[in-house]
Amino acid sequence: MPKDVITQRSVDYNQWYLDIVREADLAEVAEVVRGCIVVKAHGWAIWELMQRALDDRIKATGHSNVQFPLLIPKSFIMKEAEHVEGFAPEVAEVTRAGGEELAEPYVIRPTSETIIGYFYSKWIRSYRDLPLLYNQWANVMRWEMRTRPFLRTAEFWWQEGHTAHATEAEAEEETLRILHEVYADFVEREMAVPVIRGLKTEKEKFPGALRSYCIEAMMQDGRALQAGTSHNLGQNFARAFDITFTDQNNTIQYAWTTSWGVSTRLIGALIMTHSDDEGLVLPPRLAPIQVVVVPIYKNDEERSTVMAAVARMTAAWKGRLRFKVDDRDNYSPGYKFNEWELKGVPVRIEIGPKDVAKETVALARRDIPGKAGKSFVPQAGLTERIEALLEEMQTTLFQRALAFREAHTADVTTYDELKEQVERGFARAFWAGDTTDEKRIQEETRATIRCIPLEQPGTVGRCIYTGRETDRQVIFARAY
RNA sequence: CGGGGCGUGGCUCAGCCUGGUAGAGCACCGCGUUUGGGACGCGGGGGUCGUGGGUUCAAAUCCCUCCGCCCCGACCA
Repeated sequence: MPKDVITQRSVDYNQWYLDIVREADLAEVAEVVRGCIVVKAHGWAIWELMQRALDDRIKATGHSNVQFPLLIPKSFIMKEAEHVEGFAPEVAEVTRAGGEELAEPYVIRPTSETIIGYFYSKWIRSYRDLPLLYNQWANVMRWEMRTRPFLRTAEFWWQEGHTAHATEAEAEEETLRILHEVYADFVEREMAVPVIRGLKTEKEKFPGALRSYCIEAMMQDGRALQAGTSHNLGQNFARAFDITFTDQNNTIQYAWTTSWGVSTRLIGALIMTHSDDEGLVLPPRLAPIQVVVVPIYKNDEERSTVMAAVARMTAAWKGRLRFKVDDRDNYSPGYKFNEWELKGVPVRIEIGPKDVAKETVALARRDIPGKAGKSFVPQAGLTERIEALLEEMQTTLFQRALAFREAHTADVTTYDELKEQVERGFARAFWAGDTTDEKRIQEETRATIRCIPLEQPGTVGRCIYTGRETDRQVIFARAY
């Protein structure tokens, strides 16, 4: 039995999450910098794989990467009314530099719409300059009151896309393209996390946006996690930063802008969707190590026999699988099994003298923990077998998460049912209320409207709160 | 930011109530035996007790400040 290093999910879900982050060596709270974390090697390796898959999609949809300054003049943040209200309380300021008080303080970017808006106004003159399709990979800082590794940290890493368009329709098209082709596609195919695509309500939208779209995922405790957002900013930021262009009719127009982002919070989503009481579980596509080999031997003679077999076996893997041979002498095989399970390596190959003699290996799959997921298979055809298994695991993890979400989602028709359902998962309900109603529900149930799903039933029902007839359904849930 | 809990070797914690100069297990280092689900024996190193101040002959222990962490709220990617 593994040592008791991870709190069981059923005992304390939040403690379980923190235990996974620690034991899988993903990150550590940076106790000398409030609310910040150190992303450790294994955690960052996962993020790099995420970045690559996202960046490919961002480029494939026509965007280029750029890099803007970390610091933003404080006055910039103050220019868009809703934006100020939304972000002013949580920005960190730089007031001194070079040993002197600054004439105007800078803020450390909480997001970059404002400074990017300033430059876009310089760069855009004509409709021929549009669309402008840029993205940046950056760290940002928001002085959050309560932090949790990956889910909410003062400093976090993300990508933020910022585009400008000639028409409202083009901006809307861009906002939705990102939602579907970049975010939902990435999260479902690479992370194996099913999402609900939807529109945010007025209460929940991005400060300064016309409309915010999002993808929402369900964690294993039934709570919702916003996994990505894509905003149609309308002409709000264009007006604040004077982003104008001359159109075909020689008329000056404000541009239509968008912004969209996903962050290292996705690592938290990954953990809370797939992992179990034995440790981290990673979808094969995002596993820094997909296969680990644990050689087993009792003496030097056995060692050389086994290691020779390992070398023959892994020669075929180069360029096909991300693998590691754990040949450390100072740990027992049992120790290694547990360590790689904690770190979420999808496939483990064990090979000892008996296997060499029989031309077999022991193969263990992480999505089925313990002995149940272990089998003895021939060395012949092993590479293909592993590749097929990784594909299968990727699908299994997605299907499992989808089944979980479906089992924890229910249509509710009364307010009492809603209260009960948000304790265990998503509540789907007809909705015709306003922001005031929404706030009241949040106070009473701690649940919020996560989104208005893009996919609607096309039927009519009575609003869960106001009783008015409506054709609009929403998802209520408690959120991270 | 409001309410609650807590900071003692790397980690988990005991000691604090009732002041008298710091311990355990795990981890680490050395040697030997081990190795198919977290091995064992012997020996060894490591802590100005979160920070700053106060009370006292004497503070891990009592009082105050600040910092940080965890839980529950409000806010949020």
